[in-house]
Amino acid sequence: MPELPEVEAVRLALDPVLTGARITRVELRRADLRTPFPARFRPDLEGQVITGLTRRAKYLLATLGSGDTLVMHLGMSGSFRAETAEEGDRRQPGPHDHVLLHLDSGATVVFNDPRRFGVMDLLNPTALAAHRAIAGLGPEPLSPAFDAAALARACRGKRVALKVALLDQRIVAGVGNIYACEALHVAGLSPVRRASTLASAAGRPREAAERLVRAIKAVLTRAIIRSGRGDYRSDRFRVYDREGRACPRRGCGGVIRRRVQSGRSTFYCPRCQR
DNA sequence: ATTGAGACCTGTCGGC
DNA sequence: TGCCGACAGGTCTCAA
Repeated sequence: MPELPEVEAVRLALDPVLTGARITRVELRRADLRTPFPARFRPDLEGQVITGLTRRAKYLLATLGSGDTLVMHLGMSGSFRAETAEEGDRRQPGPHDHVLLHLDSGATVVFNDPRRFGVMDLLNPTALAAHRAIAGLGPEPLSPAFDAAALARACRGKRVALKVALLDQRIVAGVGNIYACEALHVAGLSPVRRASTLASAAGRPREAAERLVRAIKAVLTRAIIRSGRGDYRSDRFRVYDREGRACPRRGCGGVIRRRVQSGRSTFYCPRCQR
């Protein structure tokens, strides 16, 4: 479930539980997720006060009194839940409850991840700054820094398909497979056109870049609002997972198609996305 | 330097 | 009912 909007919803839900709390005990119910937990993970986490919870792209970052940062990524199937002390006493950890953070408030925050593509790591400021994936992230799509000029610049000369470029976290950070499809449909742009077509030869943004930036911001903003409300109706998408259905654009009359681009499903309307 | 393919895991769903 | 393949919202690594 987790692209930027879902991760932001998780952050909003966890922030009141985590920020200001002290971690009294850490339970690791296995030795690794996508990567092994570092040896210092548990000892250096226990006793720390969480001073804030922020999000960068699809990463959740909990800052600690020690100066370290607890880096969390949900991968494909990760989720968090917060339990009160009473709930925690009653309930046995489930099969994929891998990490339990017990807090001095009595609450417990549980990380569950069946596929274990998620990540939890503890980094000092130097290691955080040097983190390959995080340091290389492109602009936050909802920030003013992400505009048509920035997108066109990042796509300049890129021969990859536009949809594939949107999934490249160095170009724009936090967009995933669903919202890449959705934004391209809103913008009326074909997922298979070359990313470079967003920029003129001089690298200036074309009108398509303006439309795409507006579409990305609109799609993500709406999704954050919906995620916050816990709105997961199956018809919440315009094209994603809707192969064979009618294109929702008024007057289009096209049919949604599915194709595979670099191993991921793309859903789009061949009629109104050019 | 880019780019595609495969790998990492488990669960679910549809078809036979 | 049961088995089997295809597929899933993400990244990483490796070879061309």
